[in-house]
Amino acid sequence: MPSLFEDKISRLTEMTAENIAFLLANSVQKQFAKGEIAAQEGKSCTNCWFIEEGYLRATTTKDGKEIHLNFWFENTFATNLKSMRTLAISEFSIVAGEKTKVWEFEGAMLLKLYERSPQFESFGRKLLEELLIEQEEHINLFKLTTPTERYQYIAKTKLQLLQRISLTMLSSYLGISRETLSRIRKRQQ
Amino acid sequence: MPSLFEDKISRLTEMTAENIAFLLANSVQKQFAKGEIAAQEGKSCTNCWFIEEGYLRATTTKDGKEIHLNFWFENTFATNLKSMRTLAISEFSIVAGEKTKVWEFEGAMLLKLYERSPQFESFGRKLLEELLIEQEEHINLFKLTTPTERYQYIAKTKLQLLQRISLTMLSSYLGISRETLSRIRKRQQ
DNA sequence: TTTATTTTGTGACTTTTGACACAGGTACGT
DNA sequence: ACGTACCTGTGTCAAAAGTCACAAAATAAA
Repeated sequence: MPSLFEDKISRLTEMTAENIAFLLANSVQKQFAKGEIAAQEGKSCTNCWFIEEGYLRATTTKDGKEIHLNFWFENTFATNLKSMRTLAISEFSIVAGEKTKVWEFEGAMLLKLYERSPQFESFGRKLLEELLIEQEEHINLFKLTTPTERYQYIAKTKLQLLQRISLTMLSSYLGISRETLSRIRKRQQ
Repeated sequence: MPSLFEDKISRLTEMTAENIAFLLANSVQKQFAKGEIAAQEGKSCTNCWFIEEGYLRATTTKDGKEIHLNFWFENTFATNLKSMRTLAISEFSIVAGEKTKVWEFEGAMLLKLYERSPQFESFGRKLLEELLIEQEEHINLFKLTTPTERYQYIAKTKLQLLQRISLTMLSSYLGISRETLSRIRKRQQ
């Protein structure tokens, strides 16, 4: 039975079986317990993870409060692109939100793959395109919508966030206080 | 004298003179007058622009107010990635903010280039990496900072925005009302 | 330069959100 | 099942931001 990982790669771009096998051979399967830290704020983060099961969250602290910058669920790639590409220290930690099964690989390994075959370059490019399009949609939320509309958008298009993320974590991701999100949610019913 | 365009490409990735010439040959130099519309909201936008001089702004309307989603200055690439890659109709217009000189090329042409040489794939990938890292920084502003801190961050790291963008346009880009930004700016002096 | 247009500053007021505190609920490990 | 820790709902109040209106200033156009 092929993993989600293989499936994702094949869907994203054409890649020879040999290249896929090579990528798998250079990745390791890992499992994080709920709350386990995959990458620590303040250290450089050179790994990428493909998530087979569970989810990872990107989190940091501002004025004593925990803020969430991102969530990655099944069938997506989690990474700190800035840290990986510039070796800058990471401004957030990456933590498992549930028991989480991943394929882990090194950013440096990815760079080698890029040199090995144009198919990998193409894979990387398409992946980045997907991520950027999604990020742009997310960022427009903050410019175009009120907190209430932001909640409604999430409820309509990102149900997973409502179903699997605590209200407290979600509120910081939407740039709202926990109490305000709680009241918004109540009004919607 | 080489254009900024050639220079940008060379800095981003290794590319043969032949490939650069090919890219240039498939681009056209254009000039937009201030206020001229490069791409219209509601239509699909399949072009990319490299900006030699001036700037482009991404703008739309919400509740009768003009909101700015992005600004692109000299030496950067402007595009509506979502529209270009999925042929979706654009949710914003792209307008020249000053007299603006660009190199214009088709997204479809870019896809052909990707097939022509892995150097172009690599170029596209690196460009996307840059854009995504910058977007992530921008988006974190909305989760981690107050309007005042947002203004301070822009003042410190994106001086161009203060110097070349009107307060009205900037305020919508930062998700603040014009009046509030005016008051924040006054307090800083 | 003069006029017209656009942009910005500011006061008064309203609305929204945040902060704090605490009670009730839920989930988790032992 | 039990206790513990964490999460959520809610009341009260304070702070921040939004809205409206209009004057002043800056830009652009004639």
